[in-house]
Parts: sequence; C-alpha cells; structure tokens
Amino acid sequence: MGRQPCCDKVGLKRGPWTIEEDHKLINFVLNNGIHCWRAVPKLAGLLRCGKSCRLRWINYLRPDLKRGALSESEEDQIIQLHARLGNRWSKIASYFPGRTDNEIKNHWNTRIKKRLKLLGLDPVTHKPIDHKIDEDKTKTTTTSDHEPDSSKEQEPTSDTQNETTTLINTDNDGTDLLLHNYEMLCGSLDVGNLWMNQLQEAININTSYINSPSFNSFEDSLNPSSMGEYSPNSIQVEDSLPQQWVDSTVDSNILSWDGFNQLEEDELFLFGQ
DNA sequence: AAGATTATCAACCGCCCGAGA
DNA sequence: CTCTCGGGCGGTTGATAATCT
Repeated sequence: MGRQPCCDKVGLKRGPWTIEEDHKLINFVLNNGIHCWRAVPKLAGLLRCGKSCRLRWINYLRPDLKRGALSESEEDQIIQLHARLGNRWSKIASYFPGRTDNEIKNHWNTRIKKRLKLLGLDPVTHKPIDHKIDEDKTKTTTTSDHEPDSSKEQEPTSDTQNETTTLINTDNDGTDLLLHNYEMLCGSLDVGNLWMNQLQEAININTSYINSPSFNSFEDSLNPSSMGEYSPNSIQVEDSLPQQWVDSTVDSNILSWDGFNQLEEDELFLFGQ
C-alpha cells in the first residue's frame, strides 16, 4: 500500500530551477512568508512540489546563506563534529551558520572523505584504517562515539559542549553563535540593511570581476538566450544569493530591492524558520 | 582537439517523526 | 490510541564542469 506521495507529481516540473522560478519563489516567500510548503507552489504559481520548493529555498535561495568554498578550518571542524555526531548533517550544519546540511554532506562525500583516506583514516570511524579490524574486535566492549545511538541523543553536555565549541569559535559558545546569527536575522537588525550590505558586497565583487578574464563567461550567463535552464556553477565567482540576484535581476522589476527596506520586523519571521 | 574519466553539487527519493484531528 | 499530513533528514542520482590522456 505505502504512503501517498507528498504531492500529485503529474504535470509537475523537475530538474534544475530556472531564474524565473527562483524569482517566483523568492517573491512569494518574501511577500507571504512560509506557512505551508505544500501550498507554496500553487500560490506562487510554480509547477513544483512543495518539497522541491522547500529544498530550493533552504539550500539555495535563503538570504542568510554563506556561499563559497569551505575553508580548511571549517573542514577540520566538520571532521571533528562528524566524529562526534556521525552522519547527522543537519546537526553538523547547525554549527555553521549560513551553511546547509546538503552543502556539508556534499563536501564530506566529495572532499573530506578523500582527505581522510589520504591521511590513512577511515572516514566512518575516524580511526587508522590499518587498525580497523582490531578496533572492530574490541568494539563490542566499548561505546562507539562515531555512530551514535539514535535512541539517545548526544546533545553536548556542558563539558562536551565546551569541547566542541572551542573548535568552532575559540572565544564563543556555538549556541551563542547560532543565537547571535538568529538575532541578526530576526531581531533588531533591519533586514533591509542586511540585504543592502550584501548587495553592496555583491556589487564590489562584480566590479572587480568585470575586469577579470572570466567575465565573458559571466556575461554569457546573463545572456537572455541562456535564461532557460541555468547552472549557478557557470557563474565563476563566489556568488552569494544577493549577488546572483544582482546578476539576474538588476534590470528586472520582479523583485524590488527597495521593498526589502520597507519590511517590517514582524514580517521577518520566516527567516527564523 | 577530442574523447574518457573524475569531481562537484543541485535535486530527488523515500523514510522517519511529531503534531494534530 | 490510531491515523493522516507535512516537514525534515540522510542517501543517492544525474547533469555539468574540470581535468586527464
């Protein structure tokens, strides 16, 4: 029998999102917030399922996303958190404001795994590969910390919390960091200014980028003839969302930047979801 | 230059869980 | 208590880009 699918998939679009679809989703979320993902595609005029919209928003369109490659220190932090938490990517991602679980998972699977193997470490156990068999033999007598028992949530205790967060931020608590970022997004900070700062940053990046050799390919990505299926990878700058918007909407009135400045605080609840 | 291989990452799938009826 | 629904999560796939031969 099985469950019904999350949505009626007949006639729904799949695959890469177009800029137009992104605009529709962004515009809808900013104007209406998120109450029910299932309803979003219909209300936003998208031929996508709610899950797909949610994923697109969380992994790509959220304004607070930090894009660009993960630094080596971030990698180290991920490794240590993975040793503690296992494949609980969302939990690991919660220690990296602006990073998504998908991003961290991908990074783990494509890079960190290899890096650990090169170091002679098992990516699963985080122990030397040569000793894996021996470790397995003794595993029954010791508690494994790399595959945590899902029945007992391994929330860091005050001690482990300190131990963990020191590697996140030497002079700050990870929770505080998250709360700080949350407050930044939802609290007293004017989101319009936040966005305008990012816009300014994006403009600065673009200004230098225009003079770079890869600007031609960047220009191509803006060519209306290529406005159908597009790949963000083709834009070879460390692009944040606002930057992409600048790239794609600078001459568009689909989304007015002025509108962000007018957002009331009570309209910002969606950023805290 | 062209084809083959590898790397990257956005997106999808299916399961699980919690909330609410 | 049971069932349904929606959101969230982790695993996986597939398209594209980058690199190699």
